[in-house]
Amino acid sequence: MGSISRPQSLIELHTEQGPPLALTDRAYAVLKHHILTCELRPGQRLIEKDLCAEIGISRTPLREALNRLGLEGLVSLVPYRGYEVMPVTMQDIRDMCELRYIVESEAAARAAERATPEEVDRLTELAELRYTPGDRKTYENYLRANSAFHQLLAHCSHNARLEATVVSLLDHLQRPLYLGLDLGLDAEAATAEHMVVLEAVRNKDGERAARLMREQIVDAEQRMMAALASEAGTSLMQSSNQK
Amino acid sequence: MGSISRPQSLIELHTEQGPPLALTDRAYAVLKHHILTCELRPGQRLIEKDLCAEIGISRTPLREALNRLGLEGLVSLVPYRGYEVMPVTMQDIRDMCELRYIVESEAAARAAERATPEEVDRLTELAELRYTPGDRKTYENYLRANSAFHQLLAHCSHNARLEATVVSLLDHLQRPLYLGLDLGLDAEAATAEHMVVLEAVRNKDGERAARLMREQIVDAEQRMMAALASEAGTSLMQSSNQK
DNA sequence: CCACTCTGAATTGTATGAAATATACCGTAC
DNA sequence: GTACGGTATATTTCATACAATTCAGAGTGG
Repeated sequence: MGSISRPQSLIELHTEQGPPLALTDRAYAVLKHHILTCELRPGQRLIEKDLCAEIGISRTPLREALNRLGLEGLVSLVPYRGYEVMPVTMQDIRDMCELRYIVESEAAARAAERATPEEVDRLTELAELRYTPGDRKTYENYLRANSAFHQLLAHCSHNARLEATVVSLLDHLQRPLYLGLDLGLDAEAATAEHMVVLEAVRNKDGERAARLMREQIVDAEQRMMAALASEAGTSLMQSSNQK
Repeated sequence: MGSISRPQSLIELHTEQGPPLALTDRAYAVLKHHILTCELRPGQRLIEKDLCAEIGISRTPLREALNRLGLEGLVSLVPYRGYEVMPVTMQDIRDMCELRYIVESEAAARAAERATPEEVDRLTELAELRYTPGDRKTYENYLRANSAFHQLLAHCSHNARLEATVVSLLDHLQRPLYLGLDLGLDAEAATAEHMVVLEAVRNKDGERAARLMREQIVDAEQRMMAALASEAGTSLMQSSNQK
């Protein structure tokens, strides 16, 4: 089965081994990963020639990848002027959090009603998070594991569109988290939050799963906004244009 | 302000006059319009060379447009095998309706809380629909006008992400409607539905706007599913591969 | 009669060069 | 000193040539 062109989540991008057969796909995967992890910083100008050299491909497949990313809202693309990594604005983060509040809680409710026993088992495996404060490596593992849990939960809604919406949101929301932004992360608390939602799913209590999810997302949003507010002024949100 | 690369709704595609400066944008607009209106039928194979001749451009910008459409889920793209207009499946329609139920009702609630007086005026202008049964031309006008109202309502949520999600859904849901599918359309009933939602928005009653929206969407979904069920077997959903 | 391989045509994937456009810089006039 | 205009450069955009892959069908052997 050939690899179809669809958005790939950060999780998938990281799991994936062999180079996809089409160079466009590889360029898309590499760039998306770099953008979501802020290795390519928000606001950074992107030059075709440089990226080609870096990835080791020619301009045609690179441009096709950039077009996909443009449609996805990860790079801004102005004809005849060039590309830049889409800046992260406060307003956009607020919008994403509000949308997440709406769709992820409803996804949790559907998941509670529709998840198969196998899916519940898999959720249980992913629920536990570990994190050693101060260690960058485990921090990134934490972020990935947390996303993986929420993605699988969305998948359990058995609604592909709903899942895609949630996955896209989670991906985009990774960027502020990778910006050095240390909100007081607590692996045990996060694990506990996963556990109570999971319990509601096990009991097929959609109402409760949705309510818990809403509480947790409001919580997460407030922590993020607080951290951002304290960082305001420091040019985290939008780098100037250094290479 | 240069035209940025972002998804364009069917409404915009139709309103737009002058050819966009970038050929990629033009190809994207033309193809998307043809796909959403089912002038390019679901399942139809797409050949680069033919499309180039038809649009009058070369393969490079065309391929960039096809990549965007692939990411958007409007064409399926398998490396070295080609493109085809994404088929419309029952499951996908169900998923989209469910997601619409979730996001559009919440968008209506936010719109009730946040719409400006000017926006309410504009909504009022768009609320009324006209439709002469049996006339294809007015049928398509009806579809566009109805989408325009729902899009503006989503816009009034003042949440760009939420709006984008709704717009994308409305666009994708145009396809089954253009497939000849005549659900018992009633312009007066639809106008009445718009009016009651609009009244809730005027009164800033978010709860009520959301509830009305949910009722109307469930209604619309049932009408659509019924019409589809009666058409089942006739190859509406997925054309064979005639040009 | 079936299965298999090989060959050719059709189609997509990739690279590269030429044209179009925007931006920055410098000089000049006021 | 400032504003304006022109030129040079950098960058994107587009078209085309070439390479890689798939698919269909003929031919061959079992």
